[in-house]
Amino acid sequence: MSGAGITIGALSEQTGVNIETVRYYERIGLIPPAHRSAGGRRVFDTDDVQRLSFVRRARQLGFSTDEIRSLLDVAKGARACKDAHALAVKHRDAVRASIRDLRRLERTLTEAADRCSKGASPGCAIVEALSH
Amino acid sequence: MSGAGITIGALSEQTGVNIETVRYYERIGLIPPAHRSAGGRRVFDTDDVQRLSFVRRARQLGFSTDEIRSLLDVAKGARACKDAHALAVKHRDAVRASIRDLRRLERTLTEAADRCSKGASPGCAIVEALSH
DNA sequence: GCTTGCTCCTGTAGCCACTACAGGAGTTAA
DNA sequence: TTAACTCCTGTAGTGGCTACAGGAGCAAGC
Repeated sequence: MSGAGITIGALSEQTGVNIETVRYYERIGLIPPAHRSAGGRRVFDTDDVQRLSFVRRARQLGFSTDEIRSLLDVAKGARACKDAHALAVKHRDAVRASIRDLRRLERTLTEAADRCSKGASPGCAIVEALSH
Repeated sequence: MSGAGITIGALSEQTGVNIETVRYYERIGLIPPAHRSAGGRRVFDTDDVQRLSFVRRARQLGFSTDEIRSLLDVAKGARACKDAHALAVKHRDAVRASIRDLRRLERTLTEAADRCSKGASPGCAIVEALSH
């Protein structure tokens, strides 16, 4: 038997989530406490694989663990889809803001680096830029 | 007297760096240990204002504290401008990579949110996207 | 049955760059 | 003198992991 007895190592391989991270997610309640074998080891099933994959993809999209908790609630029907939509839009707006900030940063860094590489100014152009 | 005796509070206001952060920077050696008054309080001067402003601008550009240490070395001539240039370019490339990642993220989030708001699918489009 | 080597367990501490206290002491204006 | 304010040190918390230490379960080979 035990057709669906998945060890934490196998779960980690299947989902791409680090073993320590799996235990961490359990500790903070992002995934439910795993069932245990007679020897006290965690035993997972395919549902656990699904859920952990969900969590991983959400993390890759940059959602915080708290946000993922809400998304999981939506997934299991305990919360309205509207909430997931609001989260996604809010997060997307934050991402857009980050992109704007980083673009400005990139310009500033490029300008400083270009002036420096041209060796025009007497001091260091990057240090100059930071000293104002 | 004490024409240049700046308290930590005044320094914080002039540079926009939090008081606790100033003490933190001193603790990790990003700024040198401040001089002390008879009563044991930190006393800063205009050089300290300059240096802390430098640190702040570098942080705003996303340099790590270790990188800022190197930039400060360049600023005081203990290290070549070439090193600052290398740091700036390396950091700019990291920023560019971040922007690329965030753009992809933004597309994914927008797509999921748009499908959701249209209310076309039976379940939640965002949850669907995360469940694959 | 025993050993070897692998995986797993718990608990704790570290990472980065701060931020937020608690509990006490110096300083300044009324 | 007193009240209000600023500052001091030391410690702990944040998020999202990651990395041990020191021990125990478990499978395969001899």
